[in-house]
Amino acid sequence: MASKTQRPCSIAGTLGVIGEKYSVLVLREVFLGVRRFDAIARNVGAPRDVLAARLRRLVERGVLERVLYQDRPERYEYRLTQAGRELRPVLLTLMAWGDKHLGHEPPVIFEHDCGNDLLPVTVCAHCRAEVAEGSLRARHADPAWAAG
Amino acid sequence: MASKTQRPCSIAGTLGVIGEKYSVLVLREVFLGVRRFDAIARNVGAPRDVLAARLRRLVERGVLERVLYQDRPERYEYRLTQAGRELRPVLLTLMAWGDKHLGHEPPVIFEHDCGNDLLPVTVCAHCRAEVAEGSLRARHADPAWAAG
DNA sequence: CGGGTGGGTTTGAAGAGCAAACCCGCACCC
DNA sequence: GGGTGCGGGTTTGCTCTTCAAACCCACCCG
Repeated sequence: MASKTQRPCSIAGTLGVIGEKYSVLVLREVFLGVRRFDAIARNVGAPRDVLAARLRRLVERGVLERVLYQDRPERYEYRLTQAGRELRPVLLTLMAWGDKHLGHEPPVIFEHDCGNDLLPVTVCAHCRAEVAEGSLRARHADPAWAAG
Repeated sequence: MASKTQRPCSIAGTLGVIGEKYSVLVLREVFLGVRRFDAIARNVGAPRDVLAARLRRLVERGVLERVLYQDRPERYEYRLTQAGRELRPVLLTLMAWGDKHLGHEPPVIFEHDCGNDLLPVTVCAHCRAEVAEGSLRARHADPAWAAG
């Protein structure tokens, strides 16, 4: 978290929740159904103390929840909240860019219910057109930041 | 970059390019038309040395390019490459999640050419349906990672 | 009893981030 | 020609994170 003045922005806000190193990879695992500490640690390759801190933060911020899955000894697993589930488009767009630009074969492919391999595109909810290059104009709540 | 074994993944790959602190905010500024070092530094609130490192990396990795805009003294500005422009959906989905879940009014609203305020949604390119909850099945190139 | 598993916390060294100061070439102004 | 200011960084010295490895605890298995 930067303490200096910066442009007020929902991108920065979202990154305040999921922007630390490993957080997005943790979410990827939970989306794939991996919910336990050790398995997540193995799959993302994070140091255990850092992973513990990330999980705490993601729970605090309402993206994951800790769910008891056994007593004696008490063991918890991590699940997506509704807000967490709504991060799916973020992961999909990150994956799509990587698949296209990193110069390797996609390590994971998602088949969509429609029968095709998923290729996610981001469209305007109103007109359903893909958001093209010059098609947006920004309106700033605080005009002081309009030009930069 | 973690050096330990981890799931091969395009999300991780993309984060290797834009996942360090401030990188996405730098891209936000360039998308908004802010291209010069000082202005970017002001708007993202990053220390100047860190910003210099981030810009170097983003140029190296082909997301930005340094363009001479005056000689005497030589001055460069930073512009998106084609690969960089294709990160727009990543920024839009991050913004959309923040607008919905951070509990404040959106600081920036984009008007789309269709006349409405942009609400980005991520759909399957083939069937144009929004990617819903149980609608995907993962297929792993390396089956060792299939279950986690 | 000894070993293994799950889910962490502790420790000490190494690395990254930080604010502030500095530098350089130039333009402007008097 | 001397001072001021700007753009675009780099250097400095300190602090905060991250890291790998070790440790801990409760329990189960044989």
